[in-house]
Formats: sequence, structure tokens, C-alpha cells
Amino acid sequence: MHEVPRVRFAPSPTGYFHVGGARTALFNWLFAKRFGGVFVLRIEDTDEARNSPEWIDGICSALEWLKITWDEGPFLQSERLDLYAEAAQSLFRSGKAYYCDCQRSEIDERVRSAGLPPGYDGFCRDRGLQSATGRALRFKVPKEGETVVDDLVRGKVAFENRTIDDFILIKGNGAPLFVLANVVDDLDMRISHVIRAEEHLPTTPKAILVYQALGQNAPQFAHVPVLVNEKRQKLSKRRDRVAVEDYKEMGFLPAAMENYLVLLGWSPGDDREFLTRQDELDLFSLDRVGHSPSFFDVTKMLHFNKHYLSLLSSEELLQTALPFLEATDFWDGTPDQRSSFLKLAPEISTRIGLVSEIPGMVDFIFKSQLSIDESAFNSVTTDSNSKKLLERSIEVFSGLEIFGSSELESACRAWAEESGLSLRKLQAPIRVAITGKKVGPPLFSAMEVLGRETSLSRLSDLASRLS
RNA sequence: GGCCCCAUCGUCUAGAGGCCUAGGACAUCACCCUCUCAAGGUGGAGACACGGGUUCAAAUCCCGUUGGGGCUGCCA
Repeated sequence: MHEVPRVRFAPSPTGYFHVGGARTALFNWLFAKRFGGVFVLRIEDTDEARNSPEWIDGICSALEWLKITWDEGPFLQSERLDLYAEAAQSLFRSGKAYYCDCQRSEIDERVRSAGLPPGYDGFCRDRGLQSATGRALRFKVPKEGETVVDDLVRGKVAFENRTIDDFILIKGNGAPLFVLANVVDDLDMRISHVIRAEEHLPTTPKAILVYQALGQNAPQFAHVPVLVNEKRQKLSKRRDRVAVEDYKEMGFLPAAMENYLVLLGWSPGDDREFLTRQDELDLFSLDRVGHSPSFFDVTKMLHFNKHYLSLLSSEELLQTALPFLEATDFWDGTPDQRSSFLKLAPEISTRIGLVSEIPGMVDFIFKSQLSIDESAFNSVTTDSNSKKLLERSIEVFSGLEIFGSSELESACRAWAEESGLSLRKLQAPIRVAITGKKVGPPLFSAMEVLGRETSLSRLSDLASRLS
């Protein structure tokens, strides 16, 4: 490569930022950064009817969340309309494009009665129409020959020109269609590699034809496979859960999402799966991108999330948990609360799959009034020994010099020994009394964090509720 | 309908003619570990869509079939 690559990510702001878009952006970013290149962010908002400016912020913040940074942009196509108009005029003047006043219904009618395949029939191709309001500008596709896309991931893909309709360059309202806008911008922004989803492959010969008509060289293309749902259909905003924002709110870590996404359609070639950003940078290449669509499997992404969660330090876990804690009614972020959280953090990081599970895992420490799960409470009441065990536990724990997890544990083990009960059995009602749940972080650590006074009072609280 | 793409365990994939009795990971099952639950460990089940070629040899190359998907818009 003689020059540093310049790539672009060009989403259209028609909804929440899509996981498929995130993967495309990531591939672009990795490709550019691996070779010291430039990543351009461009917003394709030429269709007024479908775009909404508020989605742009969402796209940018999702990219930032994933640490996919752009070097140039965001450029808005809506602010570059004169550039497209200029290119369109030059195409018209050189006879490479023509004006058309056909309505869709007229075209359909003609095509249907002539028994032609759906598409434009070239009705205005030789009518010599001049520019007028409401008239669209169409590209005059050569009748002969073929246009070859030399794709970096799929190889050469040939399209016969006669199968390509005279497509629209400028709409009747004067706005450009994406093919034109894309070509003009990619030229203007000196884009060297267009890396995008496979769904764009069929429109690529059109773009190439426009480059040729403009007397310019086309960039290199690389079409990466699409992401599909469980029915193997392209992920869609309407029917599938695709918003990056949603996954963030569910409690996925950006590093986990990135690691999962990079493996969708690409692999490093060996058995490694956990990859750091640096690994990805060292290893990513377009020739290792696969050719078939990948199912976006949240279950596997959850596995990556667990892994990255378990890697966090206590302080990091607190930081990532904060937005979720602050949404609860028991967290007020006092130094005491923070230090309690930090003490228990190592015990919870391997017990959660999502950051959003953290509040439910630690609430018992912070709630002044413990609520006991119905099923947990039932499990205690159905065991006739529970009350005795709880009362005895108070005696055992009260005698402790130090209320620490190892002291609590040894005391329980000794008690289990003398009573002939298993530790498993013995701790069950205590756990419910302390945490209000049947499962949770290790009991003795939980009690240590909670402290002697609160622990003992919770034990007697539950004991007194039993007959 | 036309054009184009794709095809290895349920899923993500490794595999670029002999290393394949097809490897790994997720999910799943069993066991171990264990104060609950996780985590971790060990093991099990589980795939080259089909049919023809080419070749001494094919998951790998070619053709076809089947299946899936995308595009076919004055959306991107």
C-alpha cells in the first residue's frame, strides 16, 4: 500500500444505531488503524422523508461508547448538496445522464403491459428532456459490456450492464440519490477503501459506472457479510433487537460487544477468541473475512460479557455499575456504601452476566429494610428446623471475637461438625435471613460486609417471623 | 420473475488437495470442585447440504441440483 488508507463509515440516521452498523464501523476502523489510516464519519441524510437529526447523536454516542473514534467528520450530506448537483450537471452535459419525468405508476403500467421484468424501461432515455422541476436525472447505463467489481473479500463479481436499469442520480425534488452522493463524497474525501455490508454489492456496479463516467478511479471495495437473525434474515430494525443502545442498557460492556462483533465474519485464524483491541489491531485483515452471513447470537455475546466482567477490578466494577446503582432507591453513593461495594466486588464479578444484575446482587447490603423473596421465604418456612437453626446461629455468631468471613466460616464448620448437619444445609436459612434470597455472594463475606449488628438483627428478625 | 451472493456441529468458526478418525468456542448433558449461585476443571453428544466430475488423494478445485439470503425504490 503506497498511501495510508482512508475509509469511511456512512450510516443513515433513520433509527437507533444498529449492531450490524457497529460491526461494519469496527471493521473499517480496524482496517484503517492497522495501517495508520484515517476513519471518516459521514452521515447519509439525503432523504428528508426518512431521516431525523436526533438519530445522529445516537450514532455518535454509540460509536464513542464502543471507542470507535473518527478522525474526520461527521460530515452531513445534507450540507453538501451543491457538490452532488455539480457532478450531476457535468454528467448531464456530457450526455451520460438524462432527465426523466416518468411517474412510478406509469413505469409499472408500461412494464406490466409489455410483459417486461420490473424496473425502469428507459422511456426517457432518448427524449432529450431538459431540466425542470419535478424531473429526475437518470444515469444512462451502457447497453453493452459488463462491469466488474473487484472485491477485496469476495473476488471479482461481474454484472452485465444490460441487467442494470437506468438508475436515478437526482430525485425530482433536487436531492441526490445515495449512489451519486456516495461516489461524489468518496471522491471528495479521497476514500481509498469502501468497506460495507454485502447488501450494497448489487449497487456497486452502478457506482463504478458513475466513477467511469466522471473519469475517475473507483476506490477498492470490500463487502462484508450481513448479520442475520435466527431465521437467517438480514437483521432488521423493525423485527429484531438491534440497537446498540439497548445492549448498553441491558448491561453489556463495550469491550465484550466489540470482541463478540469482531468475531462475526472474521477470525484471527487460530483458536483464540478473547482478543484485546491491540490483538485486533495486530491481526485484522480483510482477506480473513468470511463470505457467509452470521447469526447475531446474544447468548454467546453474554459469555464474552461474563469474561470481561470478571476481569474488572473492584474499582472498575463500581464505576461501570454506578449508572445502574444510581437508578435504584437504595444507593446514595456515600463513602460507606462505596467501601462496602468495593469489599464485595470480587465476589460478584464472577456471578453476573450483565452489569444490570449488580443492584440485585448487592441490594441486601444497602437496604435498611430487607425484603425477602417469596420463594426464599417459602424455602425457610417449609423446613421445620429453620427457626432452631436461626436461633442457634445467633448464639454461635454472638460469641465471635472478630466478625470476619473466615471466623464466621470456621464457627459454622465447627457447629456443623458437632450437630452432624452439613454446612450446606445449615447455611441455607441464614442466607435467606441475611440476603433475602436463596442465591447470592458467599454468605460469610456478605455477613462481614454487613457487619455484626445488622447481621444479628436480621437473623433474629427472620427467626421471630417463624413459628 | 431477473441479477448477485452464500453453503463445515443448534450457533460463531478453524480448515487455502494428503497433517481431518474434521480442531476450538458458545449453548447443551454428565462428573469433579464447592457454604448457595457462579467461576474453574474433566469428559460426552454434536457438522463437511446433495449429485456428478478432476485427482493416486477433495471439507478443500470444477459443474449441476437443492436450500438460504440480498438487491431489483425519485431508501441507504
